[in-house]
Amino acid sequence: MLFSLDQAVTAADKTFFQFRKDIVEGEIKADSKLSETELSTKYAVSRSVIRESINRLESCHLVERKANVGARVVALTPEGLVELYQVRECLEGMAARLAAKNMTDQEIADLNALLSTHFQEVKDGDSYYQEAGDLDFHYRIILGSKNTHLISTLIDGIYHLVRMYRVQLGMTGPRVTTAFGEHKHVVQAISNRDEELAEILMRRHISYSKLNIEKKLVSQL
Amino acid sequence: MLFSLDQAVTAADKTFFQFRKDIVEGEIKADSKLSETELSTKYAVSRSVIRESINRLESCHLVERKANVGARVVALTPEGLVELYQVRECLEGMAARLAAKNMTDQEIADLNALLSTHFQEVKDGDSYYQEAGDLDFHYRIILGSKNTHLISTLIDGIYHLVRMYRVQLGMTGPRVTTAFGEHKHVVQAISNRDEELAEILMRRHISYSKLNIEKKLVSQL
DNA sequence: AGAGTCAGTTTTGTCGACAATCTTGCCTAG
DNA sequence: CTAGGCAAGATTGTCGACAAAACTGACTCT
Repeated sequence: MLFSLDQAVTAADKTFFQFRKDIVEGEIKADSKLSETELSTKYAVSRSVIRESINRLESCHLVERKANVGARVVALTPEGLVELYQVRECLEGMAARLAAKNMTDQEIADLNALLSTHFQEVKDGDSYYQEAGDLDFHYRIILGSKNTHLISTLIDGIYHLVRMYRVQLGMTGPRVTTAFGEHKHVVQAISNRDEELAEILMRRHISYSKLNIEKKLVSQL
Repeated sequence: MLFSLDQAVTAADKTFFQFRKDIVEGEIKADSKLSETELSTKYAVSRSVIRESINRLESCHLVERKANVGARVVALTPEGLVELYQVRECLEGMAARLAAKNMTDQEIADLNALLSTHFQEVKDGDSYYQEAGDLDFHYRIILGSKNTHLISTLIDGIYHLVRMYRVQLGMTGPRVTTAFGEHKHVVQAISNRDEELAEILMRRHISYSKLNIEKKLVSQL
């Protein structure tokens, strides 16, 4: 859905993308109710388009809908985070293993180049790394798995929710440097075509990441 | 979406369920184009309802849609099957592990009872087991994981596609007895709360199952 | 003859109106 | 005073019409 580039973009698509962004980044608050008419004026489209967007967001697990009652944005809870990261650890671990097997040499070279760029940014204290860099790293490995089901489940289904937790809890701090080291080791394993190690390291990386977010989340409640 | 029971059922829901059934069971052929107007007369609802159904089916990976062009039912291919089962093995393996941890004693007792029923059916040569029984077994373990993300990904997202491959390739034969034995061992591991073994046995069971379907599929091409 | 173009047809995308359902707050009965 | 029900208002569900885009096939020009 998202990772195919060559197709037309309808108004519904644009609304959906903006809508999703607004939810992920907290412009529309977590756990708030979504009024179709209200949203249709906000985004200047008809209710049909809004309804379609809400349906798509439901598929992403970003909103929950009840028939004849309405939809609301999901709430961010410790339980939800744990469940999400359990699935993520499993799937991205598999992605790393498949990437070690299926990425082309060129793609691996690009991945290493990306890592060098990030290294420079970390050294320069450019915190931009945290968001875009981390995302890009995971994206490339997910795509490198070459498994379309896996790709779609992660990118269309799980990733935006992960980002929602991260953005809304304001992830920053010393984790950046640690995470970079973990990325480096994963890429090394992939470069060596060591499938098993790539999976283990990726799972560990995500597990650490979970602990970090969990700490923030619990401290906020 | 599917596993919550207490909510109203709209016309769109009913259409979606029937529509999905028709695709999974081959009433609507794999890889065929879907005309919205045609379907709206077939199911006696407006195009809006059909469009919503198609969107939901796209989320299930049962149809693919291109903007301004239309939707078509997915094709059944060996590559698609392999990709699907890779993900399934990973996720259901995790489900078995979580089920060994999270199912209540009562739920485990029910699962054992279910197995006894199946044993009787297998012994009586009742081939009904193949579909409903196998499905029920996997459903209970998935639900037993108590992880809502995992449950929704598997049941709303993957399971119907698995069933589509199975139904349309006409799974029958001696595999039934073997599969029953595998089920028994998985349940034993869950009963013993042996998380690691439960995962391993479930993964192996699914892997065998894949080989069996793959054989059929390749022989048909 | 083949490639490109253009108009007609068909199909999808978007919209606003109407119908069905739920929610809210008042009123009445016990 | 509380519980239940009823009516008014608001929200969601469904529909058919219109707009926009893609496909089809005939026609022209090289």
